[in-house]
Amino acid sequence: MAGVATSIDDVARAAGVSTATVSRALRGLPHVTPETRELVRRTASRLGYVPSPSAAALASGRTRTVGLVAPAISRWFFATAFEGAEHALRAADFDALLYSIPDTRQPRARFDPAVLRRRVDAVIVSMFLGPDEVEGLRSLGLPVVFVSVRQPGFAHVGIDDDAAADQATRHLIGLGHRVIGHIGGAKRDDTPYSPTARRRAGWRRTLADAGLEHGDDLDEAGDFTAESGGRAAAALLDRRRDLTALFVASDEMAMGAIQAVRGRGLVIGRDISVIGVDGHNLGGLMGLTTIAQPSYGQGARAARFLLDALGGDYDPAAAIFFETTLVERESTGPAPLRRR
Amino acid sequence: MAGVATSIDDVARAAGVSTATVSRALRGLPHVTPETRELVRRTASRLGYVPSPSAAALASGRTRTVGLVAPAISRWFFATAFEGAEHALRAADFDALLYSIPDTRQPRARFDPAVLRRRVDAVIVSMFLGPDEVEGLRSLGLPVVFVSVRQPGFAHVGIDDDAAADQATRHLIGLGHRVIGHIGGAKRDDTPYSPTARRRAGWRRTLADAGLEHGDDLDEAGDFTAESGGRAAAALLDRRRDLTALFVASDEMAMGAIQAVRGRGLVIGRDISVIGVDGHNLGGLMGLTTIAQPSYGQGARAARFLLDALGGDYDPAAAIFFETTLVERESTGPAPLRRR
DNA sequence: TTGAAAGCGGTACCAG
DNA sequence: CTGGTACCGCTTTCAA
Repeated sequence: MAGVATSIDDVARAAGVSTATVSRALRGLPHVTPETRELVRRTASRLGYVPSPSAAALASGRTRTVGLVAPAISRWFFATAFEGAEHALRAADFDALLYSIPDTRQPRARFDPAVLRRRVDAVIVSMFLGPDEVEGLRSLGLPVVFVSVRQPGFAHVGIDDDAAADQATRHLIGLGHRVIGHIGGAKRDDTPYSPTARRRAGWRRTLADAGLEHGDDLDEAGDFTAESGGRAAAALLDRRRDLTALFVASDEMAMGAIQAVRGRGLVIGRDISVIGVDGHNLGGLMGLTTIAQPSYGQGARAARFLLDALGGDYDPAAAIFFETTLVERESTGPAPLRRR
Repeated sequence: MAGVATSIDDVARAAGVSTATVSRALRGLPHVTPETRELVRRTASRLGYVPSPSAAALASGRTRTVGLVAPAISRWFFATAFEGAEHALRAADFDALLYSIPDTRQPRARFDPAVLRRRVDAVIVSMFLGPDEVEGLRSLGLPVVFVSVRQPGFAHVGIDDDAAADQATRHLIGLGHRVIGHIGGAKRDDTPYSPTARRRAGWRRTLADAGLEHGDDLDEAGDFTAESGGRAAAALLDRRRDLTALFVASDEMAMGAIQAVRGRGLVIGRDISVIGVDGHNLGGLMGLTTIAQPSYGQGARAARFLLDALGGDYDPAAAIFFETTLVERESTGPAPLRRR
C-alpha cells in the first residue's frame, strides 16, 4: 500500500476542522482545546499522516536539520562524535545531514558552505577550513559550532589540547624519560587553533619548561592514519637512537607507532614508551596509554548547544571544554637505564 | 552579509527572463539556447543564488536525499560503508541523511520507517529489521537497498557470507587445525539472512563437510565489540582445552579475542590461531589474518544502485556481491602438535 | 479557540 | 525556445 500520501488537508477534512487547527494541534501549539487536539491526533494517526518536511521548511523557513561537516566519518573520532550528535538531534526531532569533505589530497577540494543555505538550520564543523570557507560559513548567518578544531568567531566544543599535550608529556617526564619525540599532524598545515598545532605546541613547551630538548629533530608529521604513525616512528627511531618515548597526537597514529617499534624488535613500555590522545576503543587491545577525550559527548554537546542556540541566542564566543583523562596502560613505563 | 537570500525570481528579473527559463537553464534541461543559459548562469552566480531544496522538493516530489540507516556509525563497517555512500551521493548532488538506530538494548527501540516518508527518495539500510519495520519500509514505495544484511523483497549489496565463512574455516583446516571454535553475533537474534547467521552456518557446514566437530560447545556469541570478542574467547578457552583455532565473525571481535588469548599467556598464531572478517584498517597492527571485504565500495555501490534506480527501474530482486580476500597475517599458523 | 487565505520558492504543464 | 501560471503541503498572520 504505497498509497497516495495523506496531506494535512486530508486530516483536516476527516477531522472536520481547518488545516490551521491541524497544524497547531499536531505541533503542540497553544490555543487548541484538549478535545480538538485529541481528535486531530487520533485522526492523523488513523490516516497515517506524516507531515512533509519540505513543505514545513518552505513555509516556516526552518529545516529542522543540522549539517555535520568533517573530512572523513570513517575516522574514529568523527564517527563517534557524529554518532553523539545524531542521537542528540534525533531526540529533538532534528535530522542530521552528512558532509564529508575529503582532505587527503593537497590541496583538497574547496568546500562551499553556500550549499548549506536553506538546507540546514545550524552546522557542526569538525575540520580546518580556509579563510574563504570560513567567510562563506559566516555569511550563512547560522549558528555554527566547531568541534575539536577551534575557529575564532565561532562557538567551540573541544578539549584543551595544550593541556592534554602537557599532561601526556609530563607523564613521560615523570617516568624518567628525557628524550621524548612527537608525532603529530602536518606541520605546514598548522593553524594556531588546530589540535595539531596545540598538541605540538604543548609538547614543545612542556619539554622546554623541563629544560629538555624539543627541536624539529624530535618532531615528525603524520596524517592521523596508523600507517603514517608507523612511518613517523620509524623515521624518529632511525634518527635518534637515544629516543625513549613518544607523544603521539592520536591513538590511531600511536598504534601504528607501536607496531613500528615492535617491528624493530624493541619492547613497548620498556625500550620505548608511547602515549596517544583520544581514548580509541581499540587502544586497550594494544595496551596503549592515552589521554582520553569524550568524543561521543563532544558531538552530543555540540548538537545540544545548537539546539539551544536555535531557541534563544547564539553566542559565537561560547567555548565548552571537556576534561581529558590519563588512561595508563602498558605502552608507557619507566625510562630504560641505558640508551639503546 | 547574511543578506536576504536571493530567490529564483530575483535571478529571473535580473536576467530579464522568466522563472521557468531560469529553472530550466540552471538544471541543464533542454530547450534553452546556449546564450540564454549562459546569461542565466552568470546572473545566478553573480547574485549568489542557491536554489531552495525544500521548494524544489515540494514542487517536484523528489528530495534528492537518501537515508542511511544503521545501528551505529561509530562501528567501523558502517562508518566506512556510509563514507562510500556519502561520496557517491555527493557526486550526484544528492544529500545523505543519517539515521542511527541503537540496537544495543534488547529489545531495541522500534524504528518507524514512516519518518522517511517525503524526506528521502531512497534508502540504504544496514541492519536487521523486524517484520513490521520491513512492512513499513516497503509501504514507503521507495527504492531500498540492504547492505550487508539481506532482506527478501529488497535489493541487496554485500558479500557471500557463507563463502566467507567457508574460506576462513578452510584456511584453518588447511593449517591442520581440528578443533575450531566460532565467535559470532547473537544466536537468538539470528535471522536466516543476517551475516551473523550465514557466517555461523558457513562455519558449521564447512566443519561438518570435513567431518569435524561443530556443535554449540564450540560456538559463542558476542555483540561485535572487541570486548565481547574477548569474553567469548575466554569462555571458549576455558571450556575446551583442545581448542586451537577461532573463526570470528568480525575483526573487532577477533582483536578482542586475540587480547584474551594473550592474556592467558598463549601465543597467537602458535598456540591459538585467529581469523576474522572485515579487513578492518587496524587489523594489520595486531597481525590479524582476515577475510577482507570492501566496505567503502559496498556503500558506494549501494548508493549508485539507488541513483540508477531513481532514474530507471528499481529491481527489488537485484543482488550485488563483492569478492572477499583472504589476508594472511601472523594470527594464523600451523596447528600445534600437542594439545595445550 | 478556530478558520480563511496569503505566501514560502520552486517545478512542470500548457500556450504561444 | 520562452513565458504564464497552477500547484506542492505546510505555516502564519489576521479576522471572526
